[in-house]
Amino acid sequence: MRDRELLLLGILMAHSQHGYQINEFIEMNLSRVTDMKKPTAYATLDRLAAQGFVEVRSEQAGNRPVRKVYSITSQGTEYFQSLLKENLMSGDKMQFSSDIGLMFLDHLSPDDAAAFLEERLQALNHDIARHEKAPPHGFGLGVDLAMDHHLVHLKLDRDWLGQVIENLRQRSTENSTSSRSRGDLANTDRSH
Amino acid sequence: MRDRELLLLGILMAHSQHGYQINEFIEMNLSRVTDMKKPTAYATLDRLAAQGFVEVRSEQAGNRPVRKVYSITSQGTEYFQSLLKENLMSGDKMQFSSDIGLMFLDHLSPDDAAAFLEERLQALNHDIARHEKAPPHGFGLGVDLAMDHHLVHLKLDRDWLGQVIENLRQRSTENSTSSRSRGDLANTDRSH
DNA sequence: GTATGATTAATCAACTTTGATCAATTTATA
DNA sequence: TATAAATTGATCAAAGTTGATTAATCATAC
Repeated sequence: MRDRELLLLGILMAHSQHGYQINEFIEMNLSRVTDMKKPTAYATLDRLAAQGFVEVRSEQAGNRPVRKVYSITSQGTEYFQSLLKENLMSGDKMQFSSDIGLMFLDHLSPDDAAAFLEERLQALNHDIARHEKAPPHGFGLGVDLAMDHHLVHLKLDRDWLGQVIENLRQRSTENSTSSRSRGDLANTDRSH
Repeated sequence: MRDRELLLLGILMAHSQHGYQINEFIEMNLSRVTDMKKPTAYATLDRLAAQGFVEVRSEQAGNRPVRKVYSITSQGTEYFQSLLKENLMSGDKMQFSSDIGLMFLDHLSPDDAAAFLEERLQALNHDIARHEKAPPHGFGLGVDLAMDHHLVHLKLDRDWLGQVIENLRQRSTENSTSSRSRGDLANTDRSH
């Protein structure tokens, strides 16, 4: 919620825009950073307007539906600065929804687990490829930084997943030859 | 929402429990994995009950408020398996709320930016220390895996942040001596 | 013995988020 | 040119989420 506000104010810091424009921009360029949907953006912008952080004026081009053009106010700029500071100072909550699945890995055979994770690894590799192929955005330096941040985490996940799958596979063959040597799955001692 | 269900069903796979117990467990042990709050858990459990995936029976110990004891049904077990598969196959959305802040780094002086991020790095280091000091949970292997997954990402973030701060600091002194040599902040070429 | 605070247990009202939809307009297609 | 399809622009009802609260019990100390 706080982050939604930061994102929208940050976008408006560049220049005033109408709702459709903003949402377009988010969908096209910022899907890696946020999953905010249109109605949420409108709702958040309205809230920001009610608090005096953005101004709205209705505009009509031709006889298309009225567009709402949002501009950041000077109080909004201050608020933006404070949100930005807060965001930079306190890090992510760092929650991976995939950790929920991992927690229950014991309910699966190592074979099945490995197969499912292999699928995910494939998808991850595609995502990394897309990411690396994409040209630098051209919006400031910060955006490039954020993209790099995202990318290094994707790559870590790829490597980590690879190791886990390897271990699962080993575990599976060990199990079938029934030679029980302690091949601990966790604590792969990737001592960083 | 899907993940909430997976989490709750997974917990019930171990054994039947009442609501308070479940929420207690989540707060105490799973804060790294989820931020689901009590009312959401109750709501989700009710939804699962309505769909026949869990059974609820009211229990009264002494004359304390009635407790609702939840058990997973056989259909629930099937559903759990499908959710687990889905979770393992399709990875995270991988969104870092901190990326939103990073995107707007250009609105700050390199000095301020570095100072704010330094603060965050500090917090990160504390978190990593806490994480490493904590004894292995003792719940199955999967839980340890999830914890390790979390940890490696924290460490990556620490290292990455360190580099960014270093670059910002360099940028700042470069700027004050006004010798403009291209010290690109992004693309630090951490070629993995 | 009784005021004080912690624990057990769950719910509600308020807020946030989104899938679905609407309605006009422009572009493509037959 | 008539018609389907895509785009522009935004809203609403429904669903998900949570801070605050209720209410009883147990522990503690005064």
